Amino acid sequence: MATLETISSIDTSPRHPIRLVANRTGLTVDLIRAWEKRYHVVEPARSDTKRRLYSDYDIERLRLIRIAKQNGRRLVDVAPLTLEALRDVVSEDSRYEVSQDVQAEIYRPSWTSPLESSESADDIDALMFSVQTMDQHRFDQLLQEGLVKQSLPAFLQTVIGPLLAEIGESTRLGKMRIAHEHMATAHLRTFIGALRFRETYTGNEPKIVITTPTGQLHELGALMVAALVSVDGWLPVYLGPNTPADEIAACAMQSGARAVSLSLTYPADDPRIPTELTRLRSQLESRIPVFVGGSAASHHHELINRLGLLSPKSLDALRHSLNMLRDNRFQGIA
Amino acid sequence: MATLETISSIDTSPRHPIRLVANRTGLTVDLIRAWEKRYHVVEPARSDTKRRLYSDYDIERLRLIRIAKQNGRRLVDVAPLTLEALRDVVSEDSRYEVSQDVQAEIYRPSWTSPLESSESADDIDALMFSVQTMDQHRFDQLLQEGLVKQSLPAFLQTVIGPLLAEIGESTRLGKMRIAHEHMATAHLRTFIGALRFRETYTGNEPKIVITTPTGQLHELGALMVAALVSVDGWLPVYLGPNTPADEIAACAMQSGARAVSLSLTYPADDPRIPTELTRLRSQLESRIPVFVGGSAASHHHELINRLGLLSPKSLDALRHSLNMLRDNRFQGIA
DNA sequence: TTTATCTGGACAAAACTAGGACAAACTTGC
DNA sequence: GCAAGTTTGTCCTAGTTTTGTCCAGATAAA
Repeated sequence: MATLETISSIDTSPRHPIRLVANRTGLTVDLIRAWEKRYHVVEPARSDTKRRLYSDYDIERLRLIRIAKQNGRRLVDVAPLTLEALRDVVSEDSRYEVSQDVQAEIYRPSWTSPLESSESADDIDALMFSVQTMDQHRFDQLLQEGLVKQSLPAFLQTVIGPLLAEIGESTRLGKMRIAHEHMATAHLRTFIGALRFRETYTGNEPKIVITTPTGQLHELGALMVAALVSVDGWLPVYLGPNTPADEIAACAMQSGARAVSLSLTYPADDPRIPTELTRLRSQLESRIPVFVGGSAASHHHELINRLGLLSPKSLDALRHSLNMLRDNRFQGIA
Repeated sequence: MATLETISSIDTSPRHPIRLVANRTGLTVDLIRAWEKRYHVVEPARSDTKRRLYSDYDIERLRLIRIAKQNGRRLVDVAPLTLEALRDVVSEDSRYEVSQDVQAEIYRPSWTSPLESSESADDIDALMFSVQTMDQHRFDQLLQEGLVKQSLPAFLQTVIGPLLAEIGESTRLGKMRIAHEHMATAHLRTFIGALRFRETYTGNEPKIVITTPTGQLHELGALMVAALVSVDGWLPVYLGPNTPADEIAACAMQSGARAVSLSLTYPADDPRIPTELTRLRSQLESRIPVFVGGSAASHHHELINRLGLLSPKSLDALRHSLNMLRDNRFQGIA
């Protein structure tokens, strides 16, 4: 029954030395060996001179085990799991790891920045510094490292979200030049855009149209949603920013999408928003839910309710609703 | 069209003494010899008196092997790889990328000649079709395949450029929905944005600020330039679209850029363009050339000449000028 | 003549391996 | 709540492999 294995087509040929594995996973060389000694977490092949040689498969397992550990799992429990089982464990944890602190959270712009663990705060400081010094290389490096340290959803919520908020704030207060903001935004656009291609698609994922309505030029929130939902087995049909309602509806129709997600950030009170949202809702089959998020969504609370649109409180809530919808257990918003 | 060929190829003629190779790669002379002795990392040609003579190709390989080593690779593993394979390895490592596609069979050196125009036309048709059917997967696949078939500069000029033009035209004529255009643009934004990370950086590349001025919201042209110049050993400081002149100047200053490149597309006759260009030129040190390209550049011919800006006729001409500038042989536009 | 490069070999630093020790953090049992 | 046990990250030693540097004597170039 090799079919199941084939789905995760990760290379199992042994070729990477231990140092490279340490670099990629963020673990120390000592630790990788210790794990092998104690729990046979990975049993790498050996070169003719007994050097360990790891495969891509091994690396991915180690990376996931690291994340699982960070989420509080014990090594004994996760060590024997296959890659697929590990993915499940990590993906499940990622739904709770962030939301724990959400209760302690008072009003924050809708899906921007929930958790602020000290470690993430350090990461964000480092990122901000690299922006201010225009050190693009460091910026990318930090983003990659951050992604290694946690699961994608957690990373988006603890690092990218707060980072965006802080960049916006700093620029508004004049602590940072517009040029810095532009550079960071352009980089993040590329980085987040590439995230969803990390996932593997089978071709029968339900589709979701993701965009921002006319007048809303900031696309990073929408792009984050695209990356996020691809983790949960959706295929995002991403349209970029500033899409007219008619087009959104037509696209949803043509692609056979099961849902639509819009992001509202700036300007918060654009007069076109009510028109566009109304238009969209009326042109779209009623069985297709429309999610509205972003920091400016709260400005249109009334309207959203009246039209029967859905406005999840957080990225987590959105994921939850979409999971329900995907599994045909959707009743309305959580 | 052989012009493109000449610029993008890597010279394999042996001519550089070992000292120069050491300087360019950052390796010591002894080390280069030791590598040759032990692993035949490079087997340079010899002069009639047995002096080693290295080609540009050799130098590039050594440079990449040095980086691969830094990433934790063992010399035994990387020594026998071709330049292309090395590029893949290095770019994979530096991005911690999980390689999804195993198409390593079809090696093509990056200086392969561009495709016959008929073949590119077929590619573009296929791409257009995938856009119209909203088949994102196929779209990405075709882009990826197109890139394998030719060098990056050739790909940008024979596929991406014409594709953008055709998408714009089709939308304008109503043959295609705005939603289709949006989807394609969003995808291309991610795709082209990621291209420049295929290149590897040593940290001493000259920098070039790339953006579009205030009012110019289309960024794909600028992004293509960023990907293009990174091939030739420049480090693009990419600021995204719509950057005020003051900010461009400040950014060039802070980053110590050697050049600035602007892209003008739409609207072609925006009244802010003259103001912005004038402002930029006056705030920027005169030793920093400003290149202006894009389909709308010709509308401002007068102005560009008056301000002493440079407007290369093609992407090739831009590359040529930048190569000159990089090697301190710059006299003006070709 | 002086400087740069060549070959071949020697040597030392760095990295890896195996096995074990140790302390901090966490569990379990009382 | 405390003591005893377990888990886990880090460090140490000693032996091996890999890798970087240096040297000596010879030859070529400046």
